[in-house]
Amino acid sequence: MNQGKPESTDKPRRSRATGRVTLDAVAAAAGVSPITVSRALRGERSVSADLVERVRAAADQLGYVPDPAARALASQRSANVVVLVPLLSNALFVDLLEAAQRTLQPAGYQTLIGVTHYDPVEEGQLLQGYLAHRPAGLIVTGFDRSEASRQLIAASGVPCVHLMETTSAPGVHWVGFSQVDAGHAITAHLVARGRRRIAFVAAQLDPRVLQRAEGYRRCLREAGLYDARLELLHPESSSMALGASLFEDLLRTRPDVDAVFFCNDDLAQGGLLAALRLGVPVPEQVAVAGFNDLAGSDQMIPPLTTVHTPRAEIGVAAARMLLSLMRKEPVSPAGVDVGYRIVVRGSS
Amino acid sequence: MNQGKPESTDKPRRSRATGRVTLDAVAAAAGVSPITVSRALRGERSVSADLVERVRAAADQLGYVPDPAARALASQRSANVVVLVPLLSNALFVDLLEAAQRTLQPAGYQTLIGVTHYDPVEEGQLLQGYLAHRPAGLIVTGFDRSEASRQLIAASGVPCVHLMETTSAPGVHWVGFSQVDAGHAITAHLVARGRRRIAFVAAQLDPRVLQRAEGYRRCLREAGLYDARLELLHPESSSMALGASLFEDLLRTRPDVDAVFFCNDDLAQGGLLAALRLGVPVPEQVAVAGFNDLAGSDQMIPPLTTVHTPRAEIGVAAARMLLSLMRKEPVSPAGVDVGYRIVVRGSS
DNA sequence: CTGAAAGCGCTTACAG
DNA sequence: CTGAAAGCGCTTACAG
Repeated sequence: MNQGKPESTDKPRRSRATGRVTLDAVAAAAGVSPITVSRALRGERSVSADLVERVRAAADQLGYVPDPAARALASQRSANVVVLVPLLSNALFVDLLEAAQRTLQPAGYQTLIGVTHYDPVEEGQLLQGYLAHRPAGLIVTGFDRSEASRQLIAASGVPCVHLMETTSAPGVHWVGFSQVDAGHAITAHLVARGRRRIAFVAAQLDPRVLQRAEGYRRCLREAGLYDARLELLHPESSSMALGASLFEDLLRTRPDVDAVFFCNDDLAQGGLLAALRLGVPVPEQVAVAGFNDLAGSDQMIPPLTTVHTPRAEIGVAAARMLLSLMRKEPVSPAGVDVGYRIVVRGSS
Repeated sequence: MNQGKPESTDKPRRSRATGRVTLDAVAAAAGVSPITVSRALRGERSVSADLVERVRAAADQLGYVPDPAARALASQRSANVVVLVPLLSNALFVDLLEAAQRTLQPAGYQTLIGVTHYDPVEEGQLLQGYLAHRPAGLIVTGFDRSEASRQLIAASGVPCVHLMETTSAPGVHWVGFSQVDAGHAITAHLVARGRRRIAFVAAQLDPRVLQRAEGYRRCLREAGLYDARLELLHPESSSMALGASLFEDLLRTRPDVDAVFFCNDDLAQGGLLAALRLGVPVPEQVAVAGFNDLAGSDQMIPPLTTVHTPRAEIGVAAARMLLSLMRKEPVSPAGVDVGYRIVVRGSS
């Protein structure tokens, strides 16, 4: 048929065909209009059941996969949820991400992970870049960000849930717990154990660490035990090696210390190992407590007393809240306090 | 002007205006055609320098951010690079990701992270979903995947770099090292230390772990020391707690063991702590070696002998190779063996 | 070096 | 319940 003779009546083709299976191809195969395919596949209910089935069959047979770019452009929406965390090298945030992803994926959303490295400027750049993609939702860590970032989020109109902390600000959606209270509670546990010279050793010094410090201070002031010289705040990022070296510093300069609250478990683990190397008996001479209940804390010698933070629960609850917001369902209350749990082990 | 009287000659507006600053707005502001703006902003060299400057100024002033969806739809390309890793809960993969991201970001690419959980089916679904987004490039972990996944990648035509292992297959791009050789080398180190009853303790049992096992076997067979009863392979995922319990099992059932090669440092760390609890002297009674040189291994008591795997280097080199491939530059050789390094510490 | 037209593959109004 | 037309915001050919 028609070999050798190009159809001379054809207009010049300016084809940019991509080889992709399109909605139109499915429509042709199913014998309906493209629009009906679109509606059937998206599950709009205004399509009759038998047509839906016919369309589904045609789509499956052709191996049709909708083009996300075309969809986003036409609808001004996407199925992406952006999650911004400070670091991936802290297991805390990985747990948060995995939990959120496990909840969002079955609902048809894809998670885009952004890492801010605790840098407000980097966070702002990430937000600007990601918001251009018209995400359906946004999950961010904490409330501490630049005014520019705050305005970007507000102006975008993208629903946003905040992780890890609490707030009483109206109209803000969050899932977390009071870092101040948790810091207070673990300190109170040490006081209740009869400790009097309780040090606070911290690194990273991000907003949540400083909130824990605040809880520590309040508790010791209430008990009449506060001594500013027992605070060791180090700006470097947290690690076992740093915990060990800070613990050694502490014992050298404040030999009368009888307890240490490390702001994070990796520091505390390093501290416990340093104690073991130095022959400092824990908890007899010095009690040790950490924060977050990370992997390995239960394996330490002695096992580490710490604050268990329910990050899986936070990730799931935040994702669920975001799903409601994205569906424009009413969300009440706007904040969920999931609490925390003091885990007493051998180190205190 | 013209108040109160709607212009009756107007066609009915079917506006779907989005409020977004568009290329056309920039063009109008700069007094050029949209196409020129497009070219100027993308750095095509066929635009005169002064026009480029004029366009840049207009774009900056209006706060223009290109629409990624429109761009992807029109160009059939995106600035996304998809990276597929098995887990985020293993610091190894986090290091890989961070390194790749640090290299790709300055080049203008955005990293989309997919987590396969070591499941070929899940990997296939992720690939199908992500390839619909027309990523500019793809980075995957290892070579072990379903035939369907392999074909999806090949059919997509998207440049792809493989992480962590080596291959001699032609046309395949990779950055890694020989897991077999590394497993052989650390075992040989233990043999050279005079050990004769060397156990291999593994979890997760992913392809790379099995390759390390292969290296272990080869080495011991060459030395005439191989004993299948000294292999402890556990399918569960790797953790310090599991390492501790496997170490205890091993000492109970094979009391004559004089060295243990753990397939991963988290297991080895757990093993070392178990030895400490049991009062088993390391390395006097039992030498211990790990794999990967994870955080904390240098803090153990005694510090852990292990294989340092250069994941930052792998992430950077893979990203650079991918950048070349995406620019259609020739890449030769197609594979880069970055090697590994035996780190001898106190545990052996 | 610059531009007018067409097209990427969808969905949104608007009609019937 | 179904469809023809228009549009989302860019870039790709094709011209000059």
